[in-house]
Amino acid sequence: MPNTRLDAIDRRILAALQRDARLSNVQLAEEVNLSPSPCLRRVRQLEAEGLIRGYHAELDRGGVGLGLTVFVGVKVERHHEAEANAFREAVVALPEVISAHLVSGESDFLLQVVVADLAAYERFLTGTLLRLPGVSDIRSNFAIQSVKEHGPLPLTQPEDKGRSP
Amino acid sequence: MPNTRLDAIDRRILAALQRDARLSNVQLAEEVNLSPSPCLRRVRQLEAEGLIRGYHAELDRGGVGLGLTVFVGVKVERHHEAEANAFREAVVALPEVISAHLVSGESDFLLQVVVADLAAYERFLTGTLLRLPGVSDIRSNFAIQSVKEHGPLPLTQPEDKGRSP
DNA sequence: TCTTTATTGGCATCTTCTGCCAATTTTAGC
DNA sequence: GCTAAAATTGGCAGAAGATGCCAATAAAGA
Repeated sequence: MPNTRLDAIDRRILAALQRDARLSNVQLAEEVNLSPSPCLRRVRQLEAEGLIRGYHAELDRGGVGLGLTVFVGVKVERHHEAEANAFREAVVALPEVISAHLVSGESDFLLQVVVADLAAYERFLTGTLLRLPGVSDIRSNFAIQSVKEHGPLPLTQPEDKGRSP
Repeated sequence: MPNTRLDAIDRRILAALQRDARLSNVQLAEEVNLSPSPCLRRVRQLEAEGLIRGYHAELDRGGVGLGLTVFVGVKVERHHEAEANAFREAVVALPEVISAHLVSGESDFLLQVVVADLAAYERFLTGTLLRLPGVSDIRSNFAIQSVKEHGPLPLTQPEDKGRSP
């Protein structure tokens, strides 16, 4: 039930939690100009509605030994719808794949793969990815530099509603 | 100073916070088999070391009116190093671009762009992206379906150290 | 304008956070 | 294997935050 349309306060709550998910409810309430009670109620509602899907720590990839990010374009043999489904399910289960989308264009799927180094990627590619059902072509694009990561979703202007004294 | 190597407990802390950044310290401590004090100290240290880069709420894109995700491959005119830098900086400032990487392969940069719909993308493309410095070629791949999103980074086995009774 | 409904703010209680210290465990050297 | 030094842990106490409830306020509708 995607009912409620968001008001300015909801948007500011979402923006704040997107920036820092560990804000205390008191801080958050202050930031959106509300007292703690209704603020918490709104957060709970946003969670219940599914607008907030979760809260996650962002880790330093290099720091946890995952120095190599690869964007992988995959073509699957169409014609067999079943195989595309099998591919999807297989991909979801692979821990090295942190995101996967069905896309238009050259490739059918675009995966973001995270591994320790080139050797690990080679193992992943030949040992896992190439063996998935229906895979017909793979194009690997290595991330050389990260220009922007984890950018916040651009919520439409959580503009402060002016208030006259 | 990227000094400390992570032990099993640190990895479990990271894994837990990656899954749910709003765990209370008490819950987290319980999950990693530690009392709250040392647990909190480890979290603080991981933050200070930069291993934890932040905590973010994951929002439902459709729910906040951002129904279209596009992966955009961009070629920039090499030769002019300065222009590549200008492009990088411009891209960081664009709210529609939630991630950007310098990559090997066909394109020079791979951007992930989030907008409301096709009309908004058209505006973004012609009004913004095509006008950036040094851009020579753009390839847009539209996300048709999200197979996997926000997958956790695969931390090396936070395996429970067996304990005999 | 008068109802009816939804939302807010404050309060009381319970839980959690967080700094400090002694006790325990781990590490290093011999 | 044993001792000394260093690091880590667990518990405690005061401070801060979370959360359910209710009356008051604001918004919507008739």
